[in-house]
Amino acid sequence: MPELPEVETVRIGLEKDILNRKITRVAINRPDLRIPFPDNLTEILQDQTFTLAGRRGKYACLQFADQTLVIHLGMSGRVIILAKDDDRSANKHDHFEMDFEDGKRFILHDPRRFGMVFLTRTDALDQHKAFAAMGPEPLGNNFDGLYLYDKTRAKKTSIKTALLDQRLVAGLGNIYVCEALFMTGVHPERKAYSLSKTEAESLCQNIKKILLAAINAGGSTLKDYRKANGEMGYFQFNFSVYDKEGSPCPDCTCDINKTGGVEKIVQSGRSTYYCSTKQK
DNA sequence: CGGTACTCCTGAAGGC
DNA sequence: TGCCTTCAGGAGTACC
Repeated sequence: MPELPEVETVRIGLEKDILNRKITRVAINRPDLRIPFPDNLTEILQDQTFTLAGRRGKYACLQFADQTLVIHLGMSGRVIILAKDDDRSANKHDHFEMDFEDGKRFILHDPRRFGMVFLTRTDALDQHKAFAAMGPEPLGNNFDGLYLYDKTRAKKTSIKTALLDQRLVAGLGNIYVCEALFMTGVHPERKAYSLSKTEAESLCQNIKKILLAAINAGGSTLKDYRKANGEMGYFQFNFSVYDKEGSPCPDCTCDINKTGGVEKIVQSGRSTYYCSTKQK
């Protein structure tokens, strides 16, 4: 579920709802997700206060004292914030909870348990193995057409697979890679090194555009997320090709009666959706 | 080193 | 209805 826009929306929600309030209770309901919860996490967090909510790639980073609590949502992770008087019956996939002094409750809910939670000293965050080799933020100034062009010169893998590699650029997942390639008119099976300078520039701009649009869509959902059972991570974002096999693709000249609409293939074990008329 | 296949886990959806 | 198979938005590891 969560790619960069989803995690960014979660970050914004955490910033608004749990910063600068003392943690009054912590519950760890099972020993591990993808990896074990940190030793003594309950004791470490008790009575602490988060002072900054950051994000790096698909990781949300909550600073307290001289440490950072890092949360990755995996495929099925969700953050739920309950208001003081919200009710929620016990759920077997609520693995990690924190209560705050104003009565709010943070819940990490993750049925597939591909998510992870770890701690690191804040001043050593960038050296942590999750981040040490991570590529630039796609919305930052270090990610531009020239960077993408340079980095793909020696890549023999497909452009689709290359963009999913977090070492090339951080935070992109299957959905937004499919959408960005469609928007740019680049076929997902093209070798990464075959991108022209112009295509790299265009692809880079479209990645930024689509991520910002998705964050904005998440943001508008966020405004009333409390009504929706307090869950963050749902997005009303209109995909052009993702999960649209057989549908007509928007703003395309192709004739669906001839092409059969959006096509689906598998690359590196992941589904890719595209239009072979628009994407060359 | 680069690239691919496999793996963790549960739940939803579709076929029969 | 129910049983079975397939697939899912991630990413670390093993192996060529």
